Amino acid sequence: MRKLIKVFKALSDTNRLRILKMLEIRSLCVCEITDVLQLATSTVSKHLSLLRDAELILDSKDGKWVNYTLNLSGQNSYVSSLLPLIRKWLPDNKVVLEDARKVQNVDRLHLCHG
Amino acid sequence: MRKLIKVFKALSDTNRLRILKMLEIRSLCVCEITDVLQLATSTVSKHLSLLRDAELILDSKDGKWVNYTLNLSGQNSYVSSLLPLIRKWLPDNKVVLEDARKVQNVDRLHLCHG
DNA sequence: ATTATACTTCGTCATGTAACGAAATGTGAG
DNA sequence: CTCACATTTCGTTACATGACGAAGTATAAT
Repeated sequence: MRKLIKVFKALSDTNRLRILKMLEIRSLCVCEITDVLQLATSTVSKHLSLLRDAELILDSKDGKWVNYTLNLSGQNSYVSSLLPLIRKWLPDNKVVLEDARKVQNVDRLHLCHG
Repeated sequence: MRKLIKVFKALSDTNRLRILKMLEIRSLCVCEITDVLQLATSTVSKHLSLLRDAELILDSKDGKWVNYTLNLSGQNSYVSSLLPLIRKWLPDNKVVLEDARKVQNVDRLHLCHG
């Protein structure tokens, strides 16, 4: 039960849902997500670690960056069932659409070094 | 987005999940649920109003009792997708199984008047 | 009407959560 | 090695949540 509740808790936050919807487009590093959400880096990092704990996302190091992706591995059956639903949901949400637009234009090199 | 988060928040609690799993068996009144969960009546009532707000359950008066049932009406698409998943989940969970056993033996007349 | 029962609402307390900035960690570049 | 940058962890603060008992509301029984 704990494992399931951990997943639902992770999904119970606007910013974390926004992150998941962004990751539907492509994998992103922390600074890119931070730029879109306009939150403190530490706050975004916390959200990501919560999503990772729930096994909704996976992380992988890429030089000094950490890439986050949706966990489509099938390791967690709750996640395997829920991510496809979430992908279908909120297609017309203004915030989600605007985030998607920003994700298209975000470039970690310009972002973080600029 | 708010509506979806309200559903996920409602699902993010052990006692509320237990209530949903109990309601998969049959509709129940507050005193029956209270007896199974062993919580204060006011606490159970609060959980139920949260689940109702999220449209996961429906209530209907029956004399001095209030019956709660799963919302299988299809009014809320999030709920329509999630309730079937939850029904499949936690089939072997000890707490859920024990709750189910109690639900079989609970009788509101003996319970509340006794 | 009065009492009892089922439930809800209110006030309170303890705990959990989201936010931030500062400090710590890890990695690549010079 | 030292510096810059990306990210995480820590400490703090404000607010949300879950628990309870007491008080309030509604309905049935007497």
